[in-house]
Amino acid sequence: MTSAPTWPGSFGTEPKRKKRTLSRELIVETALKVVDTEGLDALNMRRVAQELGTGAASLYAHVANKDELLSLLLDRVYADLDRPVPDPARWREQAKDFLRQARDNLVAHGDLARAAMEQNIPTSPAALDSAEIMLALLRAGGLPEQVCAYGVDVISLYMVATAVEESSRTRPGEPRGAGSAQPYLDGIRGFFGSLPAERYPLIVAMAGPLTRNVGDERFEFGLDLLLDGLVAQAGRTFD
Amino acid sequence: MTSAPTWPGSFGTEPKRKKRTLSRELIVETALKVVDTEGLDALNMRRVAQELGTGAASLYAHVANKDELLSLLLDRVYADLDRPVPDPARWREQAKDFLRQARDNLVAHGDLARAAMEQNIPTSPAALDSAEIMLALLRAGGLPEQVCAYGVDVISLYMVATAVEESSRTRPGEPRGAGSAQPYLDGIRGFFGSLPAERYPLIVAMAGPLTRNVGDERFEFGLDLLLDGLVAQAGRTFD
DNA sequence: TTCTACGTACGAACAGCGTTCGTGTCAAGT
DNA sequence: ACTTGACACGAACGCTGTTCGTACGTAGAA
Repeated sequence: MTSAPTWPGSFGTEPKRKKRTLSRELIVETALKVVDTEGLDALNMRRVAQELGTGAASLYAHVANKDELLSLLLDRVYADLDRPVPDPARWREQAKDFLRQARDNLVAHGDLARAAMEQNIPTSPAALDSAEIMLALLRAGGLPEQVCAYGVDVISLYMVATAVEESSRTRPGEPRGAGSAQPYLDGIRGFFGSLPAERYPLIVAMAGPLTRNVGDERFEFGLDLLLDGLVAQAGRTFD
Repeated sequence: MTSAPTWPGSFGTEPKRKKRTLSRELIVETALKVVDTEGLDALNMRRVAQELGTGAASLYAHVANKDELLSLLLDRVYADLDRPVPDPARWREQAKDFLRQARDNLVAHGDLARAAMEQNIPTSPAALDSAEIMLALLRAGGLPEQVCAYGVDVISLYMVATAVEESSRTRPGEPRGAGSAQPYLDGIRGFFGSLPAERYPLIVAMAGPLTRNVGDERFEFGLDLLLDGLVAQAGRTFD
């Protein structure tokens, strides 16, 4: 076996210009690109480093570890949100708009939402901004302090979970337009429909409604459910 | 350096009796014990095998892979739930009781709930049983079909997420009694309180209510919120 | 009874991961 | 010109899930 001829040096037109401009922002931006195009599972330190034409060890000068990198990614996504000025007359629509926007921003970056799920309490600046504005909107609705405090948790959780569910329906590479999740949902409907009806009568009978996916109807349903439920708790007393 | 004398054979009283009785159930039971005592992160194939006095490769004759093992663990936990006979007069309390029970069973096994979070749609027999009974309870409440279908998703998600939050408050080894999560919550309250008030006025001012943890009040609040919200959607129409 | 076949057991190894170590290298300060 | 210090980075460590090849032990066939 003869090995092909190689030349370890440069031929002059090499694009291997040493990028001495490695920075936190550049790393975050590159990592986000990897998540967008290949999904969260494909995101690892070596992959990001390779995209930057360097080694994995180089990243650790700017980022403590992978967890911090994920936090930075999420913070960047949350930072892109437009935060409204709370208006007591329109607080419900403002809250729904904000949550829609937050979900869309998450879903726009592959299955990054899965990482958001792990961070149950907000600690990054932009995540705290989001919690702050949600609190402000609920308070603008005249809800009691404790109801707002409990409520913001439930609502944020629902938003993130919906984003996870949404993003899990399409493979990282594929387009994410309207109806792109249909094959996935059809598969689940088929599964539900094929179950033994004597043990799961309702699941089998309701396979259609259970897998219904008409635009954002499902998400909107949840938002209304949560906000109505929240208003219903307004009279609740806490010792 | 001299090595200590060893004898590769058996001295007769060895407890090394070859457990040729390796089985799926035994593996699941052992894995559950590992999760209970050391947490989900400590659960790996080698650890389970070691507990059984064998090698990791031996497990793959009974379990396809780690994902399947996790599914089996969850199914076992869901299988322990008592499912009520739906009574239209008491459906709300029945639903709340069932969800309380489900959450408690999850929390009783360390942070296993984190694994439940990944499985957004039920596929295992016992998980399907739970979905079936929840559907039955909501229908017993006279709610429209589509409201039940959407609602069971939101409610199940909340139950699991609450279990994750709850279990994340105590380390795997420590006891999980009342008030055991206090140091954790005190830490968060301190963090919220230390934030810049000019940027996060509401979070700082509401640090107390945001981290309030009086018994199951938080979970009960969410249950009532969801059920009230669901009832409020009863009149909703779907094209 | 003897031979054969097949499911089970399992040490060794592979590829991938996050992370650390030690060394190299460049640019600015003295 | 020399020193210094921050950044770059190949190599390696320990861990993971999983597969391979082989050995074993029992059950059925001859």
